[in-house]
Amino acid sequence: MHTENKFNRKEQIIQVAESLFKERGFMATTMRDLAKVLKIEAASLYSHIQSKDEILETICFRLGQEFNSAMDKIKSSHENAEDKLRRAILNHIIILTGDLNGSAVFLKEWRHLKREKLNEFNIERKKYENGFKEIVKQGERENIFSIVDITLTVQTILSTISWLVEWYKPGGKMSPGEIANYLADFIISGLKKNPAHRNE
Amino acid sequence: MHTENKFNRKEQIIQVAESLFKERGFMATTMRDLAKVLKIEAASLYSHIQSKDEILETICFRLGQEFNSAMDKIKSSHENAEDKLRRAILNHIIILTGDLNGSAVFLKEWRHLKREKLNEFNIERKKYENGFKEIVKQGERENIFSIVDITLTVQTILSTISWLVEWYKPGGKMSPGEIANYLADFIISGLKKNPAHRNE
DNA sequence: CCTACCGATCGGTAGG
DNA sequence: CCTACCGATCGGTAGG
Repeated sequence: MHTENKFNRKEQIIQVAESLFKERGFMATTMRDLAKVLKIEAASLYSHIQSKDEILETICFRLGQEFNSAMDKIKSSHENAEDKLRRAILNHIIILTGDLNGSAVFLKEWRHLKREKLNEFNIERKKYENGFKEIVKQGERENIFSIVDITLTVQTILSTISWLVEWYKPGGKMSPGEIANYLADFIISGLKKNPAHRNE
Repeated sequence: MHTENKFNRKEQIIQVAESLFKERGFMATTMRDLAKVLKIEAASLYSHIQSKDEILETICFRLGQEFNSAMDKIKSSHENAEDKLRRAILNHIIILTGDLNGSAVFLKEWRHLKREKLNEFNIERKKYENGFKEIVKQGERENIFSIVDITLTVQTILSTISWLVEWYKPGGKMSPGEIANYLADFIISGLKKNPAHRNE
């Protein structure tokens, strides 16, 4: 109980930072902005965190791990490509809608990481993207997906499922699960071999 | 010929700004960064431009007009929804790949516009989005598209065709036209009524 | 287009 | 967690 205050305070700072970094961007958010929301002085923030950069790193790597650990479970499964892709999309949407602010920072503000951390982060990103790449390749081997260009395909999938972070508001007509299903249908219909076009 | 220098200089500044704003973001780019690339002093920039904000405004509204004037032509045509959508996607990809830096600023940095300009800009953005919305609605009336949620659908289309600005590099295997065709097929297959699922 | 400069604000520290 | 403060850097101006 007695260490809880300090722990919560750091977490609180990160939560507020996620929100402001999403809203205005990392560079446009000052430590004084953060402090104002938390109703303390800017200097007091440094009792709980080391630097502005540290906050960004915490957010980016935390979300990176969330996305990647969900992908790891899919990798080790033995489903077919369509089921894997469906599950990967669902995981992505659930994590994203479950932490909209953090996800927005993960997706948009990572480029402001300092060089060393940026390199580390890019490895995590690539790892996640490769998860999708492997699923798509598996679908090609299983002869259920028709792929023209693997990079274009994977990047298109990622755009489709990521950029709702820009406009999604909780409490709408569709639940995250429903959105995920819609997007999975949308994407899979675009990847499948189309008998009408290919006559087979 | 004698006014050309000044004209070109301003345009040069905007070009460099587009490139740096894309690479680092508007807030992380300083006037001294711009000046360095142009091999002049920061103060000298102000002989050609009024402010940093003015540069951002010029870029955002220029691209906004490009996107919207292409959409206007489609609006006034009498094609069916599928042809219109295909053409809208092609226009979008052509403009985007034709000015990658400007498009990136248009898509990612507009939120740093000052309030009044931001309001103006959001009207242009909404107008462009509504262009896609009307096409999708037309497709519903023509009974060729099956739409669950119009906002989700339109935003998904826009994500799919916009975020290649993040990774597209000219000179790759696929030409902009080929990419546009691929994405149009991808999107339209996701919107079409699927006889396999709906039995009609 | 440059030199010289300015007021404001930034991330962060010292010391309590 | 606060007061007091600092060096650096920002967008921008004056005057040539």
